[in-house]
Amino acid sequence: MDRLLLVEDDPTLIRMLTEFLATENFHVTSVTGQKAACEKLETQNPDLALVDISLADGNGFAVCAQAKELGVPVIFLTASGDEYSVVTGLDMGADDYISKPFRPRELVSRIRSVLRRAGKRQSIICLGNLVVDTNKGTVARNGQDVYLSALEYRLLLVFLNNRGQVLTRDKLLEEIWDCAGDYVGDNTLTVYIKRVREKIEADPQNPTLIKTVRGLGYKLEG
Amino acid sequence: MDRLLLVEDDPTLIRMLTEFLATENFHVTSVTGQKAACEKLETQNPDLALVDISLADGNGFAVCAQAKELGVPVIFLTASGDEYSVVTGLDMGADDYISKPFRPRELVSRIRSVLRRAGKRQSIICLGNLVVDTNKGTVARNGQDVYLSALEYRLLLVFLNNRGQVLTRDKLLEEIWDCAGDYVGDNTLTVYIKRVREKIEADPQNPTLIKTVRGLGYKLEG
DNA sequence: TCCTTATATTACAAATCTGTAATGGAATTT
DNA sequence: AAATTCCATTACAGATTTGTAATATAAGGA
Repeated sequence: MDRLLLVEDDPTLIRMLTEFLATENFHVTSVTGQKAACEKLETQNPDLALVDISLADGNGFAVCAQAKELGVPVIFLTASGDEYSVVTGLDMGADDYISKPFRPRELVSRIRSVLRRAGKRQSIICLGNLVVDTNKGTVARNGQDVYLSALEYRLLLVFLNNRGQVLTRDKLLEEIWDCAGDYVGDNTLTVYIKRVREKIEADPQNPTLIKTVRGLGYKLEG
Repeated sequence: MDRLLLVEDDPTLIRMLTEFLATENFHVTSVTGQKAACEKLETQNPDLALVDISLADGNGFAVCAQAKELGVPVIFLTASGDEYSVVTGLDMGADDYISKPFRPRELVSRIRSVLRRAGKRQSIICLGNLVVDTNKGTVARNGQDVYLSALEYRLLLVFLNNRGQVLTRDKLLEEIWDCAGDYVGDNTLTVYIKRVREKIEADPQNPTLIKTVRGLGYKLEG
C-alpha cells in the first residue's frame, strides 16, 4: 500500500482527505507545519508528499525542497488561482499541483499518475529468497538475476497472485495459454512447471515453493 | 466479474441480495449453514464472502476463520446494534461489517472498497489503446493479446515507468541488459525499439507511442 | 550541396524457447 | 502385488528470440 504524507493546516481537510484516500487504498500520515513535515519526511520516507503551499510557519516550498532532496515526489495543494504559487511550485520541482477546491477523484488520479511516473508503485514480491519485480519484469534469486522466458514468467505470476491456493492444471492452462485460444497438450504444463522449478527452486527435485498437490494441481507456498 | 459467496439463512434476503448484486455485475452463490459455507469456500474460491453472523448451525465466526485461512476477504452482516458481534468480527479479521437493515447501495460500495483493498494490486497500465497488466505480464492492443518476448516486455516496462521522460540509449541498455553484465552492441537497442514498435504501434513507421528524440534517446508519450 | 552523424531497416546465424512424445517413477486402488 | 493413475523426466524438432553486421535513410552542420 502506498504511504502518503499530508502536510496541511486545515483539520477539516485533513480528516476528509485521510478518510477518502483510505478508501482508495492509500495510507495517510498527516502533519501540521513545516518543521514537523521535514522530520516526518526523513523518518517515514513516504511514497509521496501532498503539501499545502500556505503553511502557517514558513511556507510549503521549504518542505518541497526537502522532499526533493530525499527523492520523495511532491504534489502541491494551492489556493485557487494562486498563479504565482503554481509557477514557483513547479520550478521547485514539484511533480504536480492541484488547486483548491478540488474533486477528491481528481486528486487520486493525479496521485496515481505521479506515483506511476516516479516508479514507486509497490511492485516487489518476495518469496523466500526470491524477489520478483513486476515493475521491471525481473526475477532474482539470492540477489542473482534469473532469466525467465515470457511464458515461464507469466506462469510464476499466476502462482504469485494466488499464493497458497491450489491451482488446478486446467486453471493454469487457461491462465497462460487461453489468450491464444489454441489447445496445448496436458503435459506442456508439467514441463513448464519443471522449467520454472529448475530456475527458482534451491533443489528442483524437492521443491519448496511450487508444491505438487496430487490429484488437484499445484500451489505456491505462501 | 467478481464472484461473491453469500452465507445467509434468510431466504428472502438471499433472493433480494442475489438479484440486486447481479444488477451490479456480481455473481452470487449462496449457501445456508456453516458447513456448506466452508465447503463452498474451498471449491468455489470466491473473491469475497458475505457472512451473516447469526447462522443456525454454529455461528459465522467459524466461516470467517476458514475464509481467512483461504485468503478470502470477508464482510459480516450483523443484526443491528449487535456491538459485541461487530467487535469480535473485526477481531476475527473480517475486512468490514454492515448492520441490518442496510441500504443495498451501501453494501455494494463496501464490497467494492474491500475488493479494492484486498485486491489485486493496481496493476493495469493504459496507454492509448494499449493495456499492460503487470500482474499477469500481458499486453493487449485494441483488446487483442499481443505477445512480447521477455526482453521486449521489459523494454516496454522501462518506458511505462518513465512515461514522458526522454531515456538515453545508455540508460535503456543499462536497464535491460545490465543484469547480465555482458556488453551488447549499441545497435541491439535500436533493433529492439523497432521490434516493440512493430508490435504496439498502429503505424510502426510513424510511431506515436515510442518517439525518437534525436541526439538524446527515446521517450514514451504520456 | 556535401559530409557527418544518428537512427532505421534488413538479413542472418546461434541460442533459446516451445510444444510434444516417449519413457520412467511414485502414489493410490483393486 | 498388479494395475492404474498421476506426475516427472528426458529428448527432440520446429519456431522464435537474440545479438550482430551490413546497408539504407534521415537530420543537421560545414
